[in-house]
Amino acid sequence: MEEGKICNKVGLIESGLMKCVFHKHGDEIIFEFAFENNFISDYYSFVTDTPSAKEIKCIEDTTVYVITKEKLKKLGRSHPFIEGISRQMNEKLFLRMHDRLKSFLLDSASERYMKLMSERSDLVQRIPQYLIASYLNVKPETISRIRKKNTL
Amino acid sequence: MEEGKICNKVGLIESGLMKCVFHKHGDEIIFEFAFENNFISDYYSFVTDTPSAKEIKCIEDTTVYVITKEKLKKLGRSHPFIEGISRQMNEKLFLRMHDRLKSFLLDSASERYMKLMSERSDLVQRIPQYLIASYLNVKPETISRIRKKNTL
DNA sequence: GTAATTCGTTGACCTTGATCAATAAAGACG
DNA sequence: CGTCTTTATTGATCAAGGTCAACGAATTAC
Repeated sequence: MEEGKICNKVGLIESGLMKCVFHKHGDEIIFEFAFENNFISDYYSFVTDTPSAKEIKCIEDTTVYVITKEKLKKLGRSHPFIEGISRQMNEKLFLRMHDRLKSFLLDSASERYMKLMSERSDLVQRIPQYLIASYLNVKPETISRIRKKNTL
Repeated sequence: MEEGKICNKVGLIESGLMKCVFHKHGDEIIFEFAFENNFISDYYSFVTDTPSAKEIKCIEDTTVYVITKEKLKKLGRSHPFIEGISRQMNEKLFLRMHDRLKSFLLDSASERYMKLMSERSDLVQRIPQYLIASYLNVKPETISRIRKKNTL
């Protein structure tokens, strides 16, 4: 998935790890991570049919099954349970975005990091710190300092 | 709607203006505003059946039609179009939250304010500045200074 | 093995926006 | 009208986190 194109696909990750990023000046800002058994897409572009502001890339070697919007719709007609899955997916997406927004509204950098550590330690284990930093919208140096403070 | 209770209602605002807020220390942090023809709820609590972290209050005198989750479900069974409305509502909610999150990830305080001015000038007209400030997650003094800079 | 990347840590300094306090404006109400 | 209250502005100072640069540690390349 490239920036500027309309996203008309959804991927289901079989194995590996992907990131979905914005660009700001030259840098990548992580919008989200996705790994095994997660769906990946620019759902915003998918829904609105507007050009994507994001890019989707692999962090590890990854196997993804991709389906287009059209095919998904067709499939939905013959297999109604697909509808349910997609509604569920939306809901999960909503909840995750909500938590993230809430954390930006209410928490400091170090609180955000601590919460991520406790709630998504799987991610923190697996992903380099500078990407975690980007996800929390802070600089790698800041994460480093937070870690230092909290182990002394 | 009070903090700590499970939100099992949705309101449709006929007239007036409401706010949905988090609490941080003693202060209110605006999660969202809603006015005429908008739905208002703590959709997070509604979906997850967990106690709400938010409170919903009036800013102006307001008339709201409220329906419970149960009644809504029943109604959904007899009037299938209700399902469609609710899906549409979710989608709108998702898009708005996405834009807001994106703005926190990519924009400075003053960029957030400028965008709000241009994209939701209706709100900015109608709502006192200190509430706008809270919505943008900055202090009223900061808004004041942004305004000053941009009119000189 | 050593060189070359890449990622993480540390320090010195800078910028953005917060905090605190004092006015000034604008509404509400007798 | 003047008083009381709420909101907005301004200035002085502070703190969180960013920036830049140096250095280490770990990984890969040769």
